[in-house]
Amino acid sequence: MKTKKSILLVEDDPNFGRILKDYLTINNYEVTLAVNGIEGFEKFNKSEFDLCILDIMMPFKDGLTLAREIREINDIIPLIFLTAKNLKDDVLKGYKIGADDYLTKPFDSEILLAKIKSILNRKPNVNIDENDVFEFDFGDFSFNSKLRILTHKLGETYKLSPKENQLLKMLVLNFDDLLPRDIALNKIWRDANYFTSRSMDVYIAKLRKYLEKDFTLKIINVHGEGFRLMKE
Amino acid sequence: MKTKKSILLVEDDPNFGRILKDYLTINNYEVTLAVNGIEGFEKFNKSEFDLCILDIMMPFKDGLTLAREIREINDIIPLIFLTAKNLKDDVLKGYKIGADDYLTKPFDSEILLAKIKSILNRKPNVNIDENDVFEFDFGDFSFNSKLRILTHKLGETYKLSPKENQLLKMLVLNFDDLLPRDIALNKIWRDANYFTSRSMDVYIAKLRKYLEKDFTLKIINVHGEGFRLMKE
DNA sequence: GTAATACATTAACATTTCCTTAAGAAAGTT
DNA sequence: AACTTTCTTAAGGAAATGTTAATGTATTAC
Repeated sequence: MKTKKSILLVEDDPNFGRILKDYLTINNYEVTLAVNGIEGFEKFNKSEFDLCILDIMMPFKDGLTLAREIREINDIIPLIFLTAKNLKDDVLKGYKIGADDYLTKPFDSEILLAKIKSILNRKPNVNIDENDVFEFDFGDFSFNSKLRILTHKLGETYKLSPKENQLLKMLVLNFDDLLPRDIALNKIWRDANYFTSRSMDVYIAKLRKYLEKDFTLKIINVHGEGFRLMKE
Repeated sequence: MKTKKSILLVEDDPNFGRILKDYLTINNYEVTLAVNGIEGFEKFNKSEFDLCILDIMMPFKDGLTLAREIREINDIIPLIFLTAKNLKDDVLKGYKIGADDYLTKPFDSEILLAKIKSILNRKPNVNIDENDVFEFDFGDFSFNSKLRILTHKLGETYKLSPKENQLLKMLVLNFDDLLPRDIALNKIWRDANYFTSRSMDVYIAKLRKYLEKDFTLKIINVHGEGFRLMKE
């Protein structure tokens, strides 16, 4: 469960791309911009999105090809196509791949926004595998990542912040195993750099503080690699 | 093998309506044609459909009004609007009511067909008829969402306003679990933005005031996610 | 036709939660 | 020793929420 819905926008025209990105950002979406199909596919694989907006006409790899690749991996994420001209063929191909909608440029931004809302609202929680599991037991704790609460068997219940929650969830899913820094950073912070890394350290410290109620649990650092949640 | 998908087509132009009906019939849909909003609503109530295609400009009762009435009864059936002109306002209103898509006349029939397929293939509609249930007991309260009354065992009976009522119902249906803000906003307010969100907060405050007669009941906020009605 | 009522939205201000950044210490690596 | 990475606490600001009051608007009562 995330606060903002995230959108992958793949658009080769840098001016138009930026304007559209800004417009969607103002309207409370988290937008990742890619300038061609290749970059689009890389970014798609790097983190998780709720919706993709793909320009069809693009150099190197066009939007339809990209859509096919995305559909091979994920057959539920909604796709919206942008077509420069009213190319009926492209539109029909798009639907065949499994598009949810298309818009012909130039289009009205308010209508795009309405479409996005309509599409995202109709599928409230499609990401089944992720939202299915949210109850974990480890050590003396039980952890509900949906309600964002961490309960100690004897004592208190802690309310976790979104970041604490996501990080703990990833640690628990990799219990006793290494959680690579980059992986966590790209998934939770959507970027891996010096600052996000420092921020992650802060959150590791916070989690350690919660977990210290059970002496046997430890979050150990693997220098240069990541963290590992383990018992004993 | 499943039966044919059925479509309710509401279109006042008899020529166009017949042509479109025939075209869809050829393409293996079962089509019911209504010539205005009033007849459309009657037919909608008479049998079950998988999809509605509504012309907006119609005498007696226009498509938007009809859509609102349909949405009151059934908030999952997909709606497609037909607009004679490119009336942006109508399109936006349509989306606000909960349209799935729109087409501006004249439109390409193949594209309409592609849209219909796209919408119907999306997901099997699980029609949970939660309208059957309207009596709830929780804590020291009994709550009738049909009569919009909330009764405390010992003391008073409160009359709830429509919004209070809907919100409390959603909280109760998700008792002890998270009611995501977005879900509630999109269902009750039909839009999720800053203002509707603030409005929802006001209603949460009102409900808390009612519920405080039972100390053990709480509406907890999950920051950035939503609310949770819980006991103890 | 005007007043009263009910309801919803918006405003205003207080409070809480959250995240990032900074900064200095500690630990690990070469 | 020099350098990099990690640990931890704290401060500051942005965003979300809590709450009450004011405003707007439609319906009902008289």
